Amino acid sequence: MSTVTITDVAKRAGVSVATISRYLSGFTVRNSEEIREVISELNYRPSAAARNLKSGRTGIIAIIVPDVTNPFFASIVEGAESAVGDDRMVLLVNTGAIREREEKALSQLFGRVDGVIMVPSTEEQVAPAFFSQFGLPIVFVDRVTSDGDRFSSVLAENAKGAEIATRHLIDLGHTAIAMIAGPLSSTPGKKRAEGFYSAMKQAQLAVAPEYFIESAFTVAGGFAVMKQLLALETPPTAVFTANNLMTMGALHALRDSQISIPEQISIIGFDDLDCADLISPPITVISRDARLQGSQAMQLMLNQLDRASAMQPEHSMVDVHLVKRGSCAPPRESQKIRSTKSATE
Amino acid sequence: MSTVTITDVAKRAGVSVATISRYLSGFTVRNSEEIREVISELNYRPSAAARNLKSGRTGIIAIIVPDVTNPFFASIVEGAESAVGDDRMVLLVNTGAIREREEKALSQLFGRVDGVIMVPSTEEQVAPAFFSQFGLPIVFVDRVTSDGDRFSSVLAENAKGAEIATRHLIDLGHTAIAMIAGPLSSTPGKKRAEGFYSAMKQAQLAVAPEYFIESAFTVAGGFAVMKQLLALETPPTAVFTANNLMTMGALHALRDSQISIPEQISIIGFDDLDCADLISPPITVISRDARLQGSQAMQLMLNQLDRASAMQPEHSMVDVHLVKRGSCAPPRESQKIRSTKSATE
DNA sequence: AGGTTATCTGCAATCGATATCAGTAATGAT
DNA sequence: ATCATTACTGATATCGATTGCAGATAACCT
Repeated sequence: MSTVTITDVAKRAGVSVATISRYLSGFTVRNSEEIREVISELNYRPSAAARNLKSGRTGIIAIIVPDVTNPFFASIVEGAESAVGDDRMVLLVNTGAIREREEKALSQLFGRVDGVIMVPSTEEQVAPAFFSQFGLPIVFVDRVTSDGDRFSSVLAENAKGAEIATRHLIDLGHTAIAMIAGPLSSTPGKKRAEGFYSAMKQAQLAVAPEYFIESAFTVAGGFAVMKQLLALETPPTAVFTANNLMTMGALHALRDSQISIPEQISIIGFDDLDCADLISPPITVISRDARLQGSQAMQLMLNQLDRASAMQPEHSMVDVHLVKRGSCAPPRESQKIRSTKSATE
Repeated sequence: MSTVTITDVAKRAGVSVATISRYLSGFTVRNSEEIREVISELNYRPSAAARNLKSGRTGIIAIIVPDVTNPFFASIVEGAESAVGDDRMVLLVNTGAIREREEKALSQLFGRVDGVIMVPSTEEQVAPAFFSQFGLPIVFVDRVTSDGDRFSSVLAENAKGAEIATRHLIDLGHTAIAMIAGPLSSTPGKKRAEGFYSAMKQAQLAVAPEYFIESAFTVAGGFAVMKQLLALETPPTAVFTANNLMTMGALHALRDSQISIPEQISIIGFDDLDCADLISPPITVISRDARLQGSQAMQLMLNQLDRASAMQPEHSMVDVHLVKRGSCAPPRESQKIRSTKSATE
């Protein structure tokens, strides 16, 4: 039984509980040697609950993500974990991108944690008022809510990344470029779409409505949209996918339809795939350091916790860069899918 | 300010704290309507710390994994998360497979959580005595410690899986089969090696010492060992890799050395890769349901928590199965790597 | 009406550790 | 020897919610 309390230790050591408490807090006490022995003898461990109650702090920081099995979110978690320090711990909540679980988590978390690092599913997910009343420090990662300015955040250069990706395709000579976009209700979904349109506009290229399709940030979403694009009368010669899962889905669709990359279609994705260079051809992507994003978020959190309580929110950005591999090539007449199709028909 | 206590609510509602407490616990109280209003008006939330102190329960279950960015562990976490229920939460601790962090986590966890689900890095990692004294329910996943029988566990059919994999290669006609093994100090590392040897013995095939190489369960480990195998005078015609990360590493090595699969070498891995069928050729693997493993672990934990305190440990196994894809083929004379090598020399 | 339940209420002790405060012993200064 | 200072120590209130106990009110029965 591990119901040993500080009182038991005090009794056994023949001193008062106050002395034991002081010993535990690092003060010099007279018979510290004996106390140490009694503690290990009884296998005493201070009750975290009691400490929490007195101090008002729990030493736990929560991180809320939509889906840990997405390598990208796993990296954020890992990054946050790595920066948390010695005297705090990380509590993970996986919401499955379900709104009600997100809200429930938040309310259950209150009082159990000192702060919350959150990767919201969508911008409207949780009522903004909720956050204002929350009373605990919050740091947003990768996405913000509507009144996001009032809280610290660590975002990625989403628009810039999408621009770079799109320009890369344009520079190769593509004009029939499609985007498999993520939900425009989420920060990265919106920003990446903006970057895409911006690059197209700069190149004075029009975006046909059927070349911009919004879907969920999932493998299934990417698969469905790519199938849809391939079914068009004139499919695009190049596709930009809005996140890693969608890229996977799109690749599955291409394999399924036996379209060869990059001969028949070029593809570039946002966010790296951990197997990107094992695929034939290796997939060209826009990459960024998700782990860094996580650790920066934790750093911002620790700043808020350790510095003065009333602090200006800080905003941080992580950079993105193009990783050229083998999935993008210039378009050629012979690679137009339509001609291929009519040839086989 | 969210320092609203039950006393504040009581004062404002004109009743005693006991009444508020009873209202919160679902008892019928006279003016429940007014209390409800006061609570939402003051935005009162009961202090978790105080509740923990009284009840001795925290409503938090910890899960300790070596590395969340490994999709396999991420799935376990996700599975556990999905089974935790409405009135408990999951606290994640990522140890990076570092022994001291593992022990520290365990001791810090005491008092903050009601139970621990653990995926130990190695069998010797944490002193067995430590667990016995721990005083909290523990469920081991995928690995056990030396005196593991005393605690509940959810293992996979490791030996069986390895046997199936090896037999698959043997059935195709391979005799020069190598294993890229994981640490024999870990349960899966050991069991999978046993399965490999068992299948080879049944087929009356000898295992040359240079065809069985132990390494870390990492991409780098798989890469290094595969390189080592390729450098042999007579490289194997087929290789069995002990986990997903090693498979990735081995594939990198093969690509790097421009060895074609399965023409020059067959490869089969333990644990699926999420991109296994995007790689050319798709990789044949032994697969199992990691998510299920996680949810079963949680179920065992909940059993221990909700049923009588003194309970027999339960042991559960998840099955494995062969997923045939394209990375294994019969050996042919022309595919011996040695001949290829000498031909190019 | 008087007595008996049934139902609700408030008081106060409690969970385990911390921190304030006053008190004691030892040391030093004069 | 007296007083001031230092260095610990113990008793106790406290954090915020829960709960056993006794008291109060209302409802019910004969």
